[in-house]
Amino acid sequence: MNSTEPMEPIFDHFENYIEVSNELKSELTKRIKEVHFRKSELVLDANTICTKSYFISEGILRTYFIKDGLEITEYFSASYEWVNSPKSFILKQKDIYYIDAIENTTAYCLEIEDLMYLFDHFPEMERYARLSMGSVFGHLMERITSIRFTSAKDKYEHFQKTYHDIYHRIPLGMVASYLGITQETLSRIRAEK
Amino acid sequence: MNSTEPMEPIFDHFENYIEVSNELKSELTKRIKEVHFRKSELVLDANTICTKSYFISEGILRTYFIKDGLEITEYFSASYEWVNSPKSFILKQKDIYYIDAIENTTAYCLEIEDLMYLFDHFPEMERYARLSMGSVFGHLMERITSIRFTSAKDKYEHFQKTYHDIYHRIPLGMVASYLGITQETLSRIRAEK
DNA sequence: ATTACTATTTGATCTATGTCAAATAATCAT
DNA sequence: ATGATTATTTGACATAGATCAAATAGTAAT
Repeated sequence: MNSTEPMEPIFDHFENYIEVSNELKSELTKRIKEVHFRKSELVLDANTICTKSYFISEGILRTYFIKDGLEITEYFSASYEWVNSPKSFILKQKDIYYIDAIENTTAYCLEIEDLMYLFDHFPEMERYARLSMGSVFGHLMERITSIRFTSAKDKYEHFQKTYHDIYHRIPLGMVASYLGITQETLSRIRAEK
Repeated sequence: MNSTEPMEPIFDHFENYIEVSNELKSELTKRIKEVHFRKSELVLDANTICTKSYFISEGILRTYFIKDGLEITEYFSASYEWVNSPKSFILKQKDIYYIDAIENTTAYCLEIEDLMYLFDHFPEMERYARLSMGSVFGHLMERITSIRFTSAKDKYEHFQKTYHDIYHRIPLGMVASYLGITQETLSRIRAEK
């Protein structure tokens, strides 16, 4: 079996946090399968419990919710990151978040049951989850600071840094709602540079 | 030995996420010790690596950083929560956050080395950490939403909900910097109700 | 108790950003 | 390609909240 090659980016990702044994690799390979989404395709419906986690290899997904009839972007996710609806996924309950594809996207899908199996049989997976959540935690704290005390322009610059590989591929309206400013303001900020 | 009683709130906290064996209880009891801080006392200096995590049993701690010479509150922590400087604690490096006591505070202190020992010998501790971080994660996401799209008044109301047990014990200036609004605005909001 | 210091309130402006509206520009479907 | 949606830009105006300044109120130290 030579099909482990596409799994390399996932293994690399894990190896930022833990050592990945061959046994774990083979379990991961067995349980993770490739999926594709086309641009605009819905990945997760908010009226649904999120039972899958996706590791993106190509493309961009957007997590958003609806407020007063408008789509508000919670965050964007790009290559080599896991995406799911965190509370829904962990607590097996519905949450407000939709996920869709901003571009045609290739990802690796892991079901919650399989993840639970891995947690139960590979304690290092628990450690991986704890450590990787720690780094996400740091990003959230940074983002909170960036939102609280900065002008619309500074927010946009922070966004460009955070998403420097992909920011130019994201429609203006989605960026504006992510930043909590209006499209018009964002458009003017872009224009003046 | 009958001194395990004051540890009960900690055990209860853990039992929200995992089962706590007697063996784990005795290890926790051995490794956690009670500490006290007086009002205004510095708990963590930003020029320092955070090596301790505190579980508060009484009082309020404040995590803040300095921006343009001003103290900006990152968050408040009250009874039955763990406090540390997350990135500093996990990555053993300096970060920007100070922690001090808003009131006289009693807490239980766990050193990072002891925590690491527990992670290594009790896989359920890894699971506890993963799950409890998950719920903190949810709060951060909520807070981000609350900051992005609401008026100063709504922010203050969200703050009151989040900290309903303690919000009235926190000085106005600290609340204002937590919310990212000026003291004057906050004062006016309070007045009009 | 009295003084000094710190925190909060109140008032008068000012400004960044929102809102509403309309004009372009870009993208999509036939 | 052509027309129909949809996204972005531009303009005029409104406003929440910031800033600056000064008056109270509250707290702590002698």
